Amino acid sequence: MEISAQYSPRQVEDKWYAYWLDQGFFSSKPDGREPYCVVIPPPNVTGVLHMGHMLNNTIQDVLVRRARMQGKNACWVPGTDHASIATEAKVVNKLAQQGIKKTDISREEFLKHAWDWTHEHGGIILKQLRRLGCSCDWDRTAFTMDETRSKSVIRTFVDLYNKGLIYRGVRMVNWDPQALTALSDEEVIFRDEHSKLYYLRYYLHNDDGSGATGTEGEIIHTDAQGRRYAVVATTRPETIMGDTAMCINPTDPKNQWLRGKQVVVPLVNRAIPVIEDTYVDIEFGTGCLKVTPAHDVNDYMLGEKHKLQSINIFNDDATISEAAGMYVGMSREEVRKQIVADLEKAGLLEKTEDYNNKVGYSERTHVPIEPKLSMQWFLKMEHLAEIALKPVVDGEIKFYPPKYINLYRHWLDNIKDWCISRQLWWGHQIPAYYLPEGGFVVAETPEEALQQAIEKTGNKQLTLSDLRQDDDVLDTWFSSWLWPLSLFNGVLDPNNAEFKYYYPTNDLITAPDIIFFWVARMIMAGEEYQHQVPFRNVYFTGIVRDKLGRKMSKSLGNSPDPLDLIERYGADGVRMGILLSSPAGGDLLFDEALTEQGRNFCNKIWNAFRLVKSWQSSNSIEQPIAAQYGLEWFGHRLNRAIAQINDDLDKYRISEALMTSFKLFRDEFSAWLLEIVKPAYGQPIDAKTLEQTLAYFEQLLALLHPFMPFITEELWQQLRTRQQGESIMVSLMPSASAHNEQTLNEFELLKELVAGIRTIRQEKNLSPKNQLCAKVRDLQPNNGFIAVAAKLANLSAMETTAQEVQGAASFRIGTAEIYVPLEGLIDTEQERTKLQQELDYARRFLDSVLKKLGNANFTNHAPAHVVELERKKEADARTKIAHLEERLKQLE
RNA sequence: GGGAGCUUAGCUCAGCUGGUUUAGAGCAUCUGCCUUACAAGCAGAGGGUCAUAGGUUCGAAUCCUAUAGCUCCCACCA
Repeated sequence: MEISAQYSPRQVEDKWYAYWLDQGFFSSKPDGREPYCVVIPPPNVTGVLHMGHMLNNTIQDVLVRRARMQGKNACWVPGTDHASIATEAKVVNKLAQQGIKKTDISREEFLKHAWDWTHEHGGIILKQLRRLGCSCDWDRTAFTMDETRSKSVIRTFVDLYNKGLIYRGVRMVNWDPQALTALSDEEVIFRDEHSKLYYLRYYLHNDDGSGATGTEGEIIHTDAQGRRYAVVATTRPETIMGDTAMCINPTDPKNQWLRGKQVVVPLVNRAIPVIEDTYVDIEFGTGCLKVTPAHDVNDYMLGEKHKLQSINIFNDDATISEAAGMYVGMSREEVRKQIVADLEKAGLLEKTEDYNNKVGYSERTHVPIEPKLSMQWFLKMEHLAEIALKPVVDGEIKFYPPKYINLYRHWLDNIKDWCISRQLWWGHQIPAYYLPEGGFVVAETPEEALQQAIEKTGNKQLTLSDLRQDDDVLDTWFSSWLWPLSLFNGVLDPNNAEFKYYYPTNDLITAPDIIFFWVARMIMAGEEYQHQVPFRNVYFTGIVRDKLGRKMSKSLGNSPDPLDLIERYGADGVRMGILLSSPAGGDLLFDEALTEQGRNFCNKIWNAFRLVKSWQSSNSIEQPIAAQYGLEWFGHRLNRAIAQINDDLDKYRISEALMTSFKLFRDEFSAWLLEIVKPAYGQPIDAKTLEQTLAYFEQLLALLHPFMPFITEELWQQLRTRQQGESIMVSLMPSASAHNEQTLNEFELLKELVAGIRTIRQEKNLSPKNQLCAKVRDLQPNNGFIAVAAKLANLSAMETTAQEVQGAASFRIGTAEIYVPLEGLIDTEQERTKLQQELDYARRFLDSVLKKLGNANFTNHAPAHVVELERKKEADARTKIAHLEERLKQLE
């Protein structure tokens, strides 16, 4: 049957993925083999595949497939994350489209909608991962809100509470006015913003003229009527309704006259005290700071210290509240504009300056966060940070690249308590139950809570309906941090066999932007509950950018659709494209051209297969000496490459490993070996050569399989007769045996020789069909060498010569000189120029070597082998120069 | 404001504890080729004072110092 000249991935991919599933090759059960376990960074349950996932999961699949082929019991556990805030936002939007407000329905109704949404859109991303070829154990698919994971979360919460690590309290937190929930510090992203610094007039209250001492350095502002005022610089004039003090630095000479005074908040006309605190930076602005304890973290701190009143001028959605007394109901942004205009009109705006500052935005909803005082649950981090630092610093967990160790340490050293409560419904509801008479109990179930409540209050009449469970849910990461533990049910049943077998897992592949959110916290949980790391190695991928280095984003429209790419280039092509553009740890500048390269490589493999498959085997032909020589060489070459690939993969240098495999197949196997063993057109091939070639092909496919699972399976299946149930993915990866450098070096010479003759053909415009003759000097080619050269360069003969050959084109390889007699075709002038150039180069080279050798410091200090090497360079250069000079003389 | 990292060919990057013929790869470019597996291909070629300035050393892309530029992370100066 005719095989197409082009590889068509689609049917091949579907066929083999189904086969793998059917054969249960992805599934893993504990057995006597060494386990190799990876847990997927769970994507958002309702998310769709983007380029970041493609990169991340391709790398995981490469590692997992390789481990499996090394005979390990490989287990890659997939799953999804309930993504509390993101999913809730999506459900709220969807309801809004139906005219339903979240506030109009009950929690139960809302959760029903959310589950419907999850079931409808959930898991799409996992299906997409199958298209990519991911060899996950799908039977183990987990969800951060399924029963086991939920119970694990609740049990952990209760345990930490009982250990005194979880507490509840009123704190200044990051408030997301869009999602209407508190956020952790990690969920706030600071962005540079070009804004303005507004200088406002705060008039002295009941100015009786006292205090103006006229001390040196004092700066007293007075208006046209002689009224004195202080000037306060602020970026947020809309918060003046919440001002409850003005603060100066007691050591600030400029503002001594304000000590003990009261000032009037502009527009608001409320008198506030001037307080003193060294916190205020004398150099900044005017040295006068307005204090709004309800809306700024620092002001809150000042407010606590100086026992100031706190006025919350914002509603939860960041519109102005009744408490502000003015502008009620307006948004933050509107008020800013309005109040600036009003201040200006009232003559209370001294001046405005351009100013760059950082504004915190919600990572999820992208709206500016508002510091807000509220009652929240917190997890104490001091102890957890301590236990999480050690394994990374000690190298029990290795980071790739290692620069992240510093980052990790720095974060843990400066860690603050983790705000774990969210004012959302979609998530794990906090297992705290409030008692009718105040206070609360924390328990895994309502029944246990009731029991505790009765014990605590002594009131035996209490019933379940008297208890009110906390409305809040837990931060999504409070479930993710248990992932490696909870996937094998290690939280609820830490002694179960699976958990004991698979935990700790081996490699974690993740993006660096969640090192704190996730990686650090998993280490904490692992150490706290198992006194054991959750994984041994963490590989941080880069961020996927476009080829111009811009982040991929919806608004830029520069992010390709992964499934569309797979459709156009095949899964293997896309995998290769992604891996090639992904140096370890660096950002990935994705260029579709590399995906094209991947597709082209698939085609290359495909066609190599077509060639080999077309050969008719014959037992009656003797193995040609060229084939024998070529096959022997390739064996060494292959072994060296295997060693290289293994080394690269062991160091997580995945793109290098792929590049080595790529070059091995294309350059060494296809361009050299296949050309050497290829029989003449229509002629059969000797059985021995064919068998050995097939064996090499098979090994190459195995090496490539982790990177390109589909095409390698397809060809592996066709290469030889296979039994049902066999697969390359469960075959053994070839291991490296020793290779002989001598053989490899000799072959490199051969390559140069062949290339040199090809170049001469090109220069002289000689058809490859014309046979040439080569004479070699200072080279002792063996029969195999000669046979291969004759075949690939189409030589009638290769003879050794002790001297100069006239009327020949020539080139040099090392000290050897090769002549191709071309009577009448030699352009003497051109030849002379070329030789002269080579000679100049060689002389310059010799000079540099001689300079080195002439330096007594060098010969005395450098190690013997280095000096020896220089002497060899010298000798070689001299030989070469002698040859060139001789040759030039001949041409004269 | 603090910390980390980067700067090598047009682009993206290797170059490990300083010495392997005066720096390598892939892509891109250029030149030949529709040569009987592959034009999604083959055979070749060009292209770099290793950011800059000093220093250490017999010897520096590699180690040290400074400068410039870029990137990332952290941080409560309004």
